Amino acid sequence: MTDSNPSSSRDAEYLAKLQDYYADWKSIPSYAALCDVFGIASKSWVKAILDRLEKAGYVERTPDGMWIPTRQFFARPLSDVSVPAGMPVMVNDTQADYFVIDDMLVDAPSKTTLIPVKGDSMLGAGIHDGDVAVIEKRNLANVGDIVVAIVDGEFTLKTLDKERGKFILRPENQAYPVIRPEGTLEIFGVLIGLVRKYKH
Amino acid sequence: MTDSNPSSSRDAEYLAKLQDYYADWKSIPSYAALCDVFGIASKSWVKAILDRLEKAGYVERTPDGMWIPTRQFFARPLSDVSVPAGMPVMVNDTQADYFVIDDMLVDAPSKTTLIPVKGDSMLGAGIHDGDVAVIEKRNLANVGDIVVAIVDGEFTLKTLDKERGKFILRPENQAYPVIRPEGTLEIFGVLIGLVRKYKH
DNA sequence: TTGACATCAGAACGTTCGTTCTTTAGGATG
DNA sequence: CATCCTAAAGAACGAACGTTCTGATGTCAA
Repeated sequence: MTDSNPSSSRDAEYLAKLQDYYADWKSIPSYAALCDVFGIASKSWVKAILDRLEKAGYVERTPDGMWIPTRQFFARPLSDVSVPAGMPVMVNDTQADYFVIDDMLVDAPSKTTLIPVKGDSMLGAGIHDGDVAVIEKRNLANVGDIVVAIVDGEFTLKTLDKERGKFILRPENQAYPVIRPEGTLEIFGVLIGLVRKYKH
Repeated sequence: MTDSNPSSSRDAEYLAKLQDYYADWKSIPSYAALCDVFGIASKSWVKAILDRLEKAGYVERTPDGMWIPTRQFFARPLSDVSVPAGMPVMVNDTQADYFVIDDMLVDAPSKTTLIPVKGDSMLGAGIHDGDVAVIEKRNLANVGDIVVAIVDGEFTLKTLDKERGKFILRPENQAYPVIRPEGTLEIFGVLIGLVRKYKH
């Protein structure tokens, strides 16, 4: 077999069935259950198929040996996109499954929270009023990070900076003053993502 | 406690650990492996926890008995405490709502695609190089919409405008020229959302 | 002080799982 | 017409798995 062949011969069919099953159940079941899914009767052949799909990059395994889909598993053929030839940026790995955006932005779900942005003091960083900030909660940050800090018991989103050995909070808009906290600066979390919704 | 209580006492902790594990591996492993994840030593107690999380609506089971996450599993808190960028606002008691980012941004999954933004021609609209544009595919748009248009076989993201009865594409950056297409203007889709990821 | 309850640990057990090996059927090749 | 290759079937086996029971704590209220 040609090693890097994405899906030779009948495997494409099995991949499609697996994708459909996954869309329903968000998991890859046991070999025995996959026999039903694939419409075959032999576990060993199911394993052979999965091994080939792994080689082709559609699935992989956890350390526990459980099968999980890769990013490529969710990639859609762009045949349904009617576009002329010669596009600069490919639309290749777009529109994965239903949870990709969350996936993309969130590393540690339990520490992540969403906070709507009010005001325009971070306009220079492309953060607008009404945007939603994706915040990872932790109390340490580096200079240059955009952080949610607690100043006088109030939340505020600013760039963390250092001035003469002391931490300061810098807005990205000249109309606003730099905040120089007295005493300690309490950091609620760090900006790890931004989401904006356009209304129509 | 009260049966419909989303996560009583310590179960919230276990849910958090499970969410973090799932973010890494996209699967819920066996009870034995979950012992490590939860930091406990008893499979039976793991099962008890999962049973409670099922009752609370965070996980469910396939017909094969495999645990899978529900929609609620992916939801994250959206604070109603807006982060002020400008005048700080007091932190009242934070009654958090729950949100899935994809749900928020995507109305029609089959018509929606994600396209990375290249260049800074839309900087004035707060759209930076490297941002990901959420595009709803359709070939009609209104004046004022930000659209992905196909000009000379290339994708380009610009504001749709009208000038002397003809459609034009306006960049949001004075360093770039207005595009005045000859003949028809082909629209690929309309910008309905924007996603940005900050690297650390 | 007692008992209820929540939180876990540990063992026992039958079932299922993944893996490997052997065998079979049919089409292609030569 | 022999033989290779692909596409499976099927059996065999130890390890892993889910489930259920029984106990051991610790906490709190009565």
